Amino acid sequence: MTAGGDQLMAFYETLLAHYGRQNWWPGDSPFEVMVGAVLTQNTNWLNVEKAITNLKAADKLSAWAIDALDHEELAQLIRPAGYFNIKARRLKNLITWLCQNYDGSIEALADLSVPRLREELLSVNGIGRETADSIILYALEKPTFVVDTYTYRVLCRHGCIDPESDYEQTKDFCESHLLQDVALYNEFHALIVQVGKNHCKPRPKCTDCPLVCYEHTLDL
DNA sequence: GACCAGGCACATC
DNA sequence: GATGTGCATGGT
Repeated sequence: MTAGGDQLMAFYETLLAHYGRQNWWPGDSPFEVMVGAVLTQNTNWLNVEKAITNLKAADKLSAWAIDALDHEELAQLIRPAGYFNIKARRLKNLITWLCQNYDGSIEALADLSVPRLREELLSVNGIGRETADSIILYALEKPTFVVDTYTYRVLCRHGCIDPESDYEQTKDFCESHLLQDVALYNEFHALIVQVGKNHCKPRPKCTDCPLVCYEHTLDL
């Protein structure tokens, strides 16, 4: 275990002691978690909940029900989550993939390996790395570390990762310094989001400032 | 009224 | 390959 690894576990212990268990991901079923993963892209979770409530109220929170909806109907139901046109398309792409390849059953994905799942999910237009990893970890409960803006920002500001690190490098750093454990990955990501929301706000770039602060020149 | 939120794909250089 | 931009609602 390297110093970086020790530091990472120390962060985890500190955050867990301070915030307690986060009980992620909020959702009544793996399918709901998967839908939420798409709807929460660059969006406050409160708005996602409204959209999910709409889907439930309309009795459309299932693969085949969403598959049967046309674009306009789906877009209106998920409207509160923002970006509703593009998210309706992305959700449709994901559901179509699930229906065509796995009979609309998220349970059918359980037998696939994490690398295979990742590869397949990433092949769906609209499913990027974070969304794919969120689905694998939180809906399918398989070990893959979810990296998001907060993860990058928090680890960057604490000098754990190079500011030039991309998604995969950040993910590799976390996974290589932590035991491969679904519960740990689950809780850690949720805790990072919590501390990020409260203490790691984005900072503006100030490239023209004569007192150039390196951190401020980065889009953290 | 400005800023931000649990990203992603695509156009352009 | 890096950088910029569109997508949109709702809370603070």
